[in-house]
Parts: sequence; C-alpha cells; structure tokens
Amino acid sequence: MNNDNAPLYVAICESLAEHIGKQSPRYFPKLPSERHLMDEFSTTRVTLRIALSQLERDGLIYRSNRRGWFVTPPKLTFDPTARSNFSIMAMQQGRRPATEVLNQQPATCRSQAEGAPLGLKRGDKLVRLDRRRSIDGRHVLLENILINADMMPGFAEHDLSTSLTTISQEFYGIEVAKEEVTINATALNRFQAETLAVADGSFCLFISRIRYDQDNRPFEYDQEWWLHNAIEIHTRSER
Amino acid sequence: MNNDNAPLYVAICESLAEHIGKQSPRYFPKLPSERHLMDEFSTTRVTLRIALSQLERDGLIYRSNRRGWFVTPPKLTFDPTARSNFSIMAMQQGRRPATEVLNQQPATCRSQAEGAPLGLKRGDKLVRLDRRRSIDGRHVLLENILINADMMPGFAEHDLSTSLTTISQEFYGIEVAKEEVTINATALNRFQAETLAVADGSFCLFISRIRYDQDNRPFEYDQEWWLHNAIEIHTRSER
DNA sequence: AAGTGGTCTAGACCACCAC
DNA sequence: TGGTGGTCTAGACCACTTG
Repeated sequence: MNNDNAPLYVAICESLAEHIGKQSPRYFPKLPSERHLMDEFSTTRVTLRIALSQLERDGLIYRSNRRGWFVTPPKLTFDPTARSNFSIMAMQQGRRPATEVLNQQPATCRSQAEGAPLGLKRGDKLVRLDRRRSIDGRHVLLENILINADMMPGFAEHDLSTSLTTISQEFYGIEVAKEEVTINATALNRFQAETLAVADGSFCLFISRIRYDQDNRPFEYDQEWWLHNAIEIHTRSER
Repeated sequence: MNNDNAPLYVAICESLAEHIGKQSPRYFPKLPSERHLMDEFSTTRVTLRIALSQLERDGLIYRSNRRGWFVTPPKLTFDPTARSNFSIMAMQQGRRPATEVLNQQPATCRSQAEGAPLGLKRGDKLVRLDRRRSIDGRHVLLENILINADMMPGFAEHDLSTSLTTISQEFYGIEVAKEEVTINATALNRFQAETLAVADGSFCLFISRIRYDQDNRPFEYDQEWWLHNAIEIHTRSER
C-alpha cells in the first residue's frame, strides 16, 4: 500500500488525502481533532502536525485559527488582467462573495516610500482603504489600497465596499488604461493572519497592482494578500 | 525589544531576520547548524525548527536537502507574457542561468488526460522533455514539457537545452500567437523536491502554459515548478 | 569519523472556543 | 467547563554530508 521507506508523516498524508478525495465535492468538513487523529495513526502530536502542515502546503486542508482543520473548498479562478472584479468573478463561478471595509480614511501621504507607487510626495492627499473579502463565508483576501485623492476628490464618500473601478469610471471618468501587476509567494504576518482568522505565517499569494488612467497617470495602488489555497490565477495573452 | 507576549519562535525569527538583513546583499551564507542555533537561543530543536520554517515561508532562508539552511538570494523577475525566455531574463538581471535536460524522449500519448492540453488522443506522437534550470548554481525550477510531434517532426533531435520557442520558429516556422497561463501556489512532491535538492513539500509556484500557433493550434504544453523564493512574476497589460 | 539535518517519541502548560 | 489548538521541553535514532 504505502512506500515502506517513506517517513510516517508521508503515510499519514496519503491516508488522509485519500480519505478527503472520497468526500463529496460540495462538502468541506472539519477534520477530527489532532488528538483523535494522533491516536488513529498511533503517533504523537508533533508528527501528526508535520503531516497536517504538509497537506496544508499542498492546499488540501486549511486551518481556521484555534478552531481546527478543514477540507479546502475549490479555488477561485482569477484573471488579474480581465475587465472584471472580485464579486463578479466569484458569482460567475457559483460562489458567494462578500466585502468588508476594515478601514477607510482620507489622509495625506506619510513618506516618500508610501507615495512612490502613485508618484506622490509626502503630504499629498490620498485615500487609504483596507478591505477583507470572503468566499462562501470564508475570509480569503486582505486588501490595502491607496488612491490618489487629488485625481478623485471626495472618493472616500462613496460606498467603498463595491467596485472601485466602477466608482472611478462613473463619477470621475477615469478608465484603467494600463496596469502593472506583480505576484509573489510569501507568508502572512501576525496581524494579517489574525484578520483572516488563520495561523500566523500562513502561505499566501501577494498581488500588487498599479492602475494608470488614459493619460498614463497612476491613480490606484492595490496590495492583495490571498490565501494560497483560495486562488488560481489564469490569464491569456495574444500577440 | 521583542513583544513579550509573542511566542518564542517569533522572537527567534525576528532576531535571525535582523541579523540576515545586516548582511551584504551579495553574500548568501549558510546559517549555523540547528544545534548551534538551538543553544544560542536556549531552546530545543523542535522550537528552533518552527522558527526556521517560518523564515523559510517568508522567503528569507531556504534549505538545501540535508546540507543546511542558507540565506535566500534575490528573486528572479519573470514575465510569463514577455517575448523573452529564462536564460535571457536571468542574464539581463545579472544572474548566471543554466539548463539541464533530465529526460528527452520521442513517445506516444499515454492517455486521453495526458494529451488533453494539446488536443491529442491516445497514441498520437509527442515529445516529452524534462528540464532543470538553475540560477547562480542553485536549482530553482523544474519543467515538464509536452510537444506535439506531428507539428514539428524531428523536434527531439535538436539541442533541447536551449530556447524551445527559438527552435519552433527557426526550424518549423511556428510562432507563439496565443498563450494560456495558469499560476497556482502549491508544494513539491517527493520526487520533485529530490530533483531540486530541497526538502519534501517545499512551497512552490506552479505555472502551466499552453502555447498556440498562428492557426490557433496548441503545440506546446509546459508545466513549471518554481521554488517560491526564486521568482517574482511581473506583468503589464494595456487596454 | 564526526557532525548534520530528518524524523520521531512522550510528555507538558496555556489560552481560547464551543457547548 | 472541557476539549481544542498553539506552543514548548528533553530527549532519541538514522541517513547522509562533509572533512
């Protein structure tokens, strides 16, 4: 059955993975407790947790902080270059999206470094916006957004739980003419992990984006941290 | 100095991270042995390894299998939609690239599933090509490539450690007219990890790519596993 | 041959979540 | 309030790398 020379934790992984694979593709239950699983596989908690961490890396299971381990739902397919947005894409894929505004403040640029992506200097006006987004009730994404407030006066008075691109278009006539996207694999810091209710250091995809208008002026800088098991990026290029 | 309520492993992370940050940006040494660090921080190996794993997730350090922990060199910036290739991009960024052909065989399609990305049926001719690519002597990328052999007869007779796109162009007049790219965060399996000389289950970015020619026929299916700390994806889209 | 990382055991205490 | 996950201790043996 199992490769005899493989470490114990690999055998546990395989056994759990097989078991999860048999589940209904629409049912994503909590796993039994660590102590229960430890007994089941006749091992210690340390070893069991190595196995669980491995399955977490593979993306098969995830943990909700202090609540336990759960089977991971399917990833959301996301095209960073598409003329779409989070909510529309989620609903098109039969999922239930939600957006919460965590923090929303008209402010001024704190430093040269903060303003650099938007070409702003210290003291220039901007809007800071932090949002948390969920799929089917599970928090999957944290966003820190900076907006050039001089280009869009009164921006913070709109309902910022909706599509920012739509607001830019309809109220300010600003279109996304160019976009620069950067993708990195990294880990959540303590605060981010807490906000998403996952373990400190959870793996994530960090996507940052600078949006330029028709006159090639950067007007929005977007930083997104996605749980690594919640997103698949799909894009296409024609030449 | 440290947050008193933070777990010990977080304090160890911070201390090591600070120390690494002070290093020269061109020097990427091996860390002291785990037992040495365990003494230095007056803790046990289990706890120390949690800290090291955390720094590994952050991308600050990596491990070379059974040889120890090392400071991570800068990431390679990679544009999957650019008219460029691995070697050119690496050299442009002042790095020393290398490519090894691990396996190269003219063969036939084994199953419906294997041939699906290229629209091939069981028994159709294809070329299987596995390559390993390195930056400055460090293995960072594993590739499994399938090529439609009927579209490019004798493909396997070329030097397949060079740019496949160039071979397609120069010998068969086939250009990349469209590309579909998928990016997932996942983990290496045992075999892949061994081939890259890293620990089983190392975190990676999985990039798959289907290339279509001028007549919209898929001719190459490329699967790439990048060490997560070796690559940053950067792309731009104009509208 | 010595030392290293990879794996594993058998416990422990605490803070938090769900009942 | 009981059980859970989060964290930590103090050992151990083995396979492999390095000198």
